Amino acid sequence: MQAPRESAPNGERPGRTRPTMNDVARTAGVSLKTVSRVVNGEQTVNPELAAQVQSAIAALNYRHDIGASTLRRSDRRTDMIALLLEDVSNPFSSALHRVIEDEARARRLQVLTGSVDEDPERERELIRTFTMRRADGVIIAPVSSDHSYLTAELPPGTPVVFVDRPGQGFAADTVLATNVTGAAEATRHLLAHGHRSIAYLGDHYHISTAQHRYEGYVAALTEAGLQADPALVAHGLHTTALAETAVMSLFHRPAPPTALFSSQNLVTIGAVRALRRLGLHRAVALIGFDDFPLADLLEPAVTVVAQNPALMGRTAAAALFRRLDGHTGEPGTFWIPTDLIRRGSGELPPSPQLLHGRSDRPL
Amino acid sequence: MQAPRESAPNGERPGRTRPTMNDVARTAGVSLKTVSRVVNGEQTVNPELAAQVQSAIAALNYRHDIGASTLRRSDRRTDMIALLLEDVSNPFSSALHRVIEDEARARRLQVLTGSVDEDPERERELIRTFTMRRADGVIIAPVSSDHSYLTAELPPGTPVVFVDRPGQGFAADTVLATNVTGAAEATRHLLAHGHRSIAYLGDHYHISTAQHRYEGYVAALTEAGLQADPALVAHGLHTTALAETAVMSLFHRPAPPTALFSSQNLVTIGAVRALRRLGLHRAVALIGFDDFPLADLLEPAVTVVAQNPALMGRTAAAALFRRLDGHTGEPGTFWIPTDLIRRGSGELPPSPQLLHGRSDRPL
DNA sequence: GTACTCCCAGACAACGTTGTCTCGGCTCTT
DNA sequence: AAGAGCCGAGACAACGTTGTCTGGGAGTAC
Repeated sequence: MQAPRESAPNGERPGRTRPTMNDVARTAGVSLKTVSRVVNGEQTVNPELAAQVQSAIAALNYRHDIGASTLRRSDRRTDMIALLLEDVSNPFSSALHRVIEDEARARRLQVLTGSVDEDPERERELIRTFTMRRADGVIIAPVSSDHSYLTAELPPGTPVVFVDRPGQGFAADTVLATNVTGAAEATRHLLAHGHRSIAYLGDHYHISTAQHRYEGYVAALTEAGLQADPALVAHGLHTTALAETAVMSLFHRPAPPTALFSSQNLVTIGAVRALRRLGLHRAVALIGFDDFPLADLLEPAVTVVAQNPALMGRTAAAALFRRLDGHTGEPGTFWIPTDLIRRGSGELPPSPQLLHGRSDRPL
Repeated sequence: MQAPRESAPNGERPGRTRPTMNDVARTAGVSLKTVSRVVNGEQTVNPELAAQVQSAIAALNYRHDIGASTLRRSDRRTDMIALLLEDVSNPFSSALHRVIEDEARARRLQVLTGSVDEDPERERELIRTFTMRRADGVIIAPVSSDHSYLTAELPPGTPVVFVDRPGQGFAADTVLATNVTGAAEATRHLLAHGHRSIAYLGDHYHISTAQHRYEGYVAALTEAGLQADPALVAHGLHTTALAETAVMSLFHRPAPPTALFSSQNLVTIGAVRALRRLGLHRAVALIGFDDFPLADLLEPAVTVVAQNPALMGRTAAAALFRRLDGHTGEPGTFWIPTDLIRRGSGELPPSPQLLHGRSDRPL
């Protein structure tokens, strides 16, 4: 009474391959093209035929093949966008990722992500891969210092958006945090609390965000009639461990600072660790650039210059989508404001103990 | 109303569309098929011709079209794998993501990710999208309670790996943390420090990991001749805020617990916040399931049952790749051990203050 | 010198889909 | 009643690539 389930479910076809529009057309008794019209939601199909097609689709469990469709379409859209991030597992990157995923989903776009790890070579590799997969557009948190290669690498007209850091040598919409202003505000905040000896702890100087945050720091000091003391400035701290040792050594030399400004997440955390080890976490003021989870639960809670990754991501997505929709105006820069969140560590006054020149082992 | 805005600026072919193998063939003076052979690294091409092809590729800046290639190849591989995660921006998920990205990169596979957000409907949608894009295989951190739909949704033979939680109704390799054992170990640890009144704080009970961790908790209590007190058990805490209020109310009733076991990250953090607000963070012992960044910098530092997302990810990737390589053995389950990390909060003794029945407002 | 083998390169078709064109039938108009 | 206009549906080709097959030249053995 029942047909055997195992032997070649539908007639002639060898059952191994998945059904195509042709199979659907045959089952529904219509032409291939009519199936295509139904699948693409064209309104010019007789409802009765459309219903036949729909039930054939259901019966055969047909799935549209986006790859084949893309190949044939005249606009060649893949409905995939590429997203190059520093590292998908780092909180800032993954916050961006999530927001962009959500925006993309609303437009039925798939996001292709890749981690770049501060390696310009990897940035180029990923761009190449994504080009071979014909991504419709690209959002890049750049690490390379020269993006002129994009001109050759991307098909002309491919929308590009830089986020977090500016690209160089390639004109594109750019979404940036107000790094200079935010860093200056943090430094001014420390100055306002009486600090005159403020250390700067930063990532590699060649990273533009680090550079801009340093600029803000210097600018605020200059406003106050001070100069950046080279002994209190450390660049190149790209891991927690490096930051930690840098801070340790700051306090093992004469005239240690009374406050720290750190230009990045990992650095801030390294600074916290070091201050803990030194027993100075309630004595030395600290402001970090970029917020991080649990900053409010540390003791003292860490004052930060918070970025707004959600807004950055939404803005970047919007800029990309506008281009995908045909906008061809001049590329612009979108500044996303930062926000100084006072939590305690940035409001500590200068420690008398440190001010009175106890230069040797403070522990 | 308005005339077409742009009259196609390029009348002739070259310029707008990107070069194809045909263009390369013409430039190099060889056949299309020879270009294909060179691009695919086949060794049967005369080196001289191959060199001509290579320089034509360079001259035209040719990029292989992976989509077209996939369509034509007999194995139909897209070299893309799908990864369904709870939320790409959550630390556990993004740690998995990163590891799997790295493993995939080594095999030149692209990872397609999507966030599921505890929504079974979204899980199905994503599976459907990834199928339409012909992903070669799928790694799923499942939320749905019934995966029998995968049988119809995925082409037969598509490798699937479940990670973090088991799938149901679909046989596939599965990578799980030792949830029961880990939770039991944590509970035993609290018992060993003298606690007899240990609260359980968990996510929705329908989530299998939550369920297993609860089982472990109950099992350890039973071993010690105790019973889980329903008044000390809270399920359904899926946000930090919910966890926080649950803990607050625990301590605003008679006979509060002297220790807390929380079954998940966000819950642990909510518990920390609540204990802080109550001023009980040095009085009530706490162990959380799943490690989180900065747990060691809180005061007291938080004892956790650490999972090993890196190993889980690598194991899942390896299982998937083995199937992609043709392995067809019975699906297996891979258990990834957890690790109790003693940091302080889990080693606090029962607080005499709480033991002596100060049942009213403890603040 | 012939016959056989081997191997490289090209011709051709096909993957699953959509753009274009055509055709037949219907409606509308006078 | 007949021509114009419209519209829905099918035939066909093509997107960029690779699998298969064929042809011809070089190499080898007799």
